[in-house]
Amino acid sequence: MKHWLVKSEPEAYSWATFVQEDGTPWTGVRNYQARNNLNLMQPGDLVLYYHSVSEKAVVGIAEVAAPAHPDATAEAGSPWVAVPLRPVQALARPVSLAQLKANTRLAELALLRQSRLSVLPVRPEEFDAILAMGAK
DNA sequence: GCCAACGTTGGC
DNA sequence: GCCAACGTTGGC
Repeated sequence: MKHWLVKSEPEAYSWATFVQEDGTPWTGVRNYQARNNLNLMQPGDLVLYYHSVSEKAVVGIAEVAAPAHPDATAEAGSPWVAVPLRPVQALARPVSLAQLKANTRLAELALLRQSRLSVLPVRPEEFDAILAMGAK
């Protein structure tokens, strides 16, 4: 199983909305590297849900519900894909960007190295470390 | 509000 | 194919 992180501005599409809707197809990605990561997702993979810009914190865990399919919000025939995600659970405590940066075990975290990419891989040990930071 | 990073576009 | 201009993202 692989691990990932997706970003969303809470003002655009928040974790609360995501939970309320019991998941959503992750549409709107228009960057090739991010799209490649979407294509690598497999059902059951776990995905950290990160609130960018206003909050800058990991707030929950989602799960890949189905493999990538063409993004219905893109033009027909375009290369863009969407991946159905569903909520698993909120973190007991959000883990802030500052906390991530302060953890030496997360020095290689893709989010910190490539801050503009919206769909990123997370190593298993990084995933575990972040979950531990978000536990009560 | 500013700016760095970085991707895309278009002129040459 | 190069590179300047420009747009977007996201942290500060």
